[in-house]
Amino acid sequence: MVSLFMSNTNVPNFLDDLNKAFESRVRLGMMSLLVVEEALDFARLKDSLQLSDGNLASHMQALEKLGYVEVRKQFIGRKPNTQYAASELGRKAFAAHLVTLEKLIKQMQS
Amino acid sequence: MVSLFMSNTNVPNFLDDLNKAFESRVRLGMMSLLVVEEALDFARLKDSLQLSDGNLASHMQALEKLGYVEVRKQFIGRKPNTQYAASELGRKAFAAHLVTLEKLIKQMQS
DNA sequence: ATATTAACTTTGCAGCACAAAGTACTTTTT
DNA sequence: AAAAAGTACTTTGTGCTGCAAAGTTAATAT
Repeated sequence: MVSLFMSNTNVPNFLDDLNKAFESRVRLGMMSLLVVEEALDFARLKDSLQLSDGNLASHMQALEKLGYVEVRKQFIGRKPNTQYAASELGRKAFAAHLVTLEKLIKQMQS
Repeated sequence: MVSLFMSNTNVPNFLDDLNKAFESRVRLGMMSLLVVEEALDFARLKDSLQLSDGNLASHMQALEKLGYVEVRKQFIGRKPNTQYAASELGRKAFAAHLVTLEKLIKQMQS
């Protein structure tokens, strides 16, 4: 029989607050770059994160679908160029994720 | 053509230092509990982390195989009881993972 | 006309996560 | 003595994820 009123453990209940979108090393890296850099294009991200074209595209799509990233397509000179930027929602979600991680780390240290 | 001598970006090269073993929310939770609590049994972990028997067993096996967790089987009264504890290796690996996360967070804040 | 660049999409596969059911052994209940 | 329940798994099956490699589209340069 378990208590109905409180958890029987005082431990990491904020694990649930970690954002599944940022569990992937790749998407964590993408957001880390995007929240700092304001905007980055396909080639730069691919190079920075050492990703194949397809892998970059699909992970980025996941972030787009969540509304965490916005895409701008333009031409530079006459070449197509795709820019990715973190949305406000994305910045907030990512910040919240980092806060949760911080809590976890703090709890570990105490 | 890319430089042979240095990365063309000053960004999150320490993403590679994140430990794949702790990317899973479940294993992150397990280690968070085990480094604090010194030893926990099957039932307690299952309850704390809200896992099915099989899920707990298999994630724990993954940590065992890496040498991050040690298992002690005993009887309490006459009932079988399995205790899990973080090994020194596990503690160090987990600490290193948290340090890397901290670096990432710090870099985000600056 | 051919090759290159940019940014994908598609395909295919291997690995992972998870629930549910099955197993072996013991203890408790009836 | 028989049935039910507990402990700690293992097995099975299914669906999702991550990834590389190859194919695609459309423009541009040679």
